[in-house]
Amino acid sequence: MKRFADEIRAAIAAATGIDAAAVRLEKPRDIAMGDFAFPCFVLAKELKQAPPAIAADLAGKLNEDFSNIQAVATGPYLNFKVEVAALSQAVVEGAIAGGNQYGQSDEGAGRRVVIDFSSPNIAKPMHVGHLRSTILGASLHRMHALLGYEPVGINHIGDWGSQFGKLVAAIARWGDTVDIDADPIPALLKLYVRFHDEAEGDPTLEEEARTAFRELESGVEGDVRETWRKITELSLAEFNKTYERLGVEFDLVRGEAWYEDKLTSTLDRIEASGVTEESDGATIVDLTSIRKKMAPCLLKKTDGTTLYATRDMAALFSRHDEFDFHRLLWVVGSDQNLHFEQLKGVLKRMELPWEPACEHVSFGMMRLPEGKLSTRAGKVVFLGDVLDRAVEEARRTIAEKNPDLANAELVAEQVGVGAIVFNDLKRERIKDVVFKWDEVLSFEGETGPYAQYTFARMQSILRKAKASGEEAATTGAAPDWSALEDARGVILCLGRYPDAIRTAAAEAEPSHLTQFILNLCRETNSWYANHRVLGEAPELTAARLALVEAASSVVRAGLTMLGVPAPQEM
RNA sequence: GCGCCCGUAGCUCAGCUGGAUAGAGCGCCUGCCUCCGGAGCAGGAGGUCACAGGUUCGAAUCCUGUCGGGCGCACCA
Repeated sequence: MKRFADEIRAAIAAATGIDAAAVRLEKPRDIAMGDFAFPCFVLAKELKQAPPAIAADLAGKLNEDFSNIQAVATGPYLNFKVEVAALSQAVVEGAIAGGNQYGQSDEGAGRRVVIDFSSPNIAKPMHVGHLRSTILGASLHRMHALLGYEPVGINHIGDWGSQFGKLVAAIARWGDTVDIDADPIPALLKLYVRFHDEAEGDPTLEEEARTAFRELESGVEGDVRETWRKITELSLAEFNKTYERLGVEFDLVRGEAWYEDKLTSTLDRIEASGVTEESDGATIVDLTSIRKKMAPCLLKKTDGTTLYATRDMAALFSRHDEFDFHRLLWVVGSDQNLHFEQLKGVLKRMELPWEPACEHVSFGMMRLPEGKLSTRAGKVVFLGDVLDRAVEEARRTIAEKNPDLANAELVAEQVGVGAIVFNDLKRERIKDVVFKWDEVLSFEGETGPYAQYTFARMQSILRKAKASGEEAATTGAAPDWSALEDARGVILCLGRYPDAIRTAAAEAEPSHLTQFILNLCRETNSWYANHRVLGEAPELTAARLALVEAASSVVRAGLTMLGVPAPQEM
């Protein structure tokens, strides 16, 4: 596919004298018009000619040199159509050969991309709001790997802060009223909520919490540190169960606590660059030179202790020093837009050249129809419950539509979890989401199960072909590539997959890929509703089988990038 | 109050970074299984791209303002 585009670009460049890399080819409005379009407006000024005249002129010139591409001028546009056999064979064979690695490239060779994602807080259950960061980050990790980058996925666990003092104090008081070992997270949450309820009427509680956190901060080994460590381990074990269901892995799990002993050197580093100043007794970095009215970055409190921003600066320097990244992606919600703008602002003021490499991959907030999520107030939907209910729904659908399915339980898990993941990666990440059960549990239309179903049906055809010995290799018939004109839409779509991956990774926007998959599924479903694959003339069946193999392979490859499983049957 | 983001069909969203007649899904209406899986396919109704200006050959897309919604705004994380 790319090679045809390159040939067209080169030809236009040669005929007009403009740079081949600057020739932007578009997708024609209607597939009947062609495979690529070149709007001639851009040349009008330079050539002092009307766009339609340029198009007509160029069409004549270019057609003299093309062998299997035809250029047609339609008004101000120059449309190109590749001869069907050449196009089909190149795209279909390329897609099949690529397999799950289709679209891979070496653009990222020798370049490291650090991706900070998921980052749950210890001792609290993961809720639907944690889903977005987790699966956005995981899919960006996979896509960058495909493009040849060396991704480093980091789970920056929230395991530090005064709330752990509260938790330790609560455990000391009421630890024996709950069974922490049996089901740790709900038990810890209960204690945490109780602390807040009772602290209002009991000031000694707050004091106990402060004392506990001071001890924790001091670094001494003792009961407090022991309790904190236990909470962390139990929580991580719980999180890992969820990560496993979602197919998410990290290269490094490193909590905020890890940066505790690097705070002084971090402050020294920033102060040494001369960008800090005193303000009301606190140490800040003024950022009004970065953007008018931007709030300053607060690095040290009046009492000399550090803050969230200080810890994140420490983490940031550590990422840079340790990984020497080409790109750093913070996959964190849009409620922290200012925070990350401030971190970047500090880097800018320090005049560090790698500042532009740091990107806040911001995403919209998850809300409930009745308002903001709040774990403490009980206004929350837990992630585990969402996955469970989706799997339950999948189980029910399977029982109804395919009761004899082998591995029904495994497939139900794949379909249910896949539906949740796909749904969340469907829209542009910046958009806020209102959580609605009937929406996430829907398996029809633009959903994960729709894509999985498309894949399963194509696999079914391939299985039948194998069983009846009609596979191309078995019969020895050479595919008649010229017979795939009626599948041009599918083929063009397949050819655009590498671009979809590249764009999705470059913009840190997996929804581009999700939308691509939906498009491809629509095209293929529409095509094979009207065309038979098996039982046609051998050359025709061979070509259509190859197409089905390519299409199913690309659907699977795309779903794999998103972290959505593709079962053979469902 | 100030800052950042969002506003496209009844609802949920695409729209290739300024190009041709603005597209899907859900819901509603109508067709399609003696034929490779109906979690599907085909068709219909449904639009002042929030509103008003501007930029230019051309604007849903860029700029300004207004309205509506979300988030944030120093010693929490």
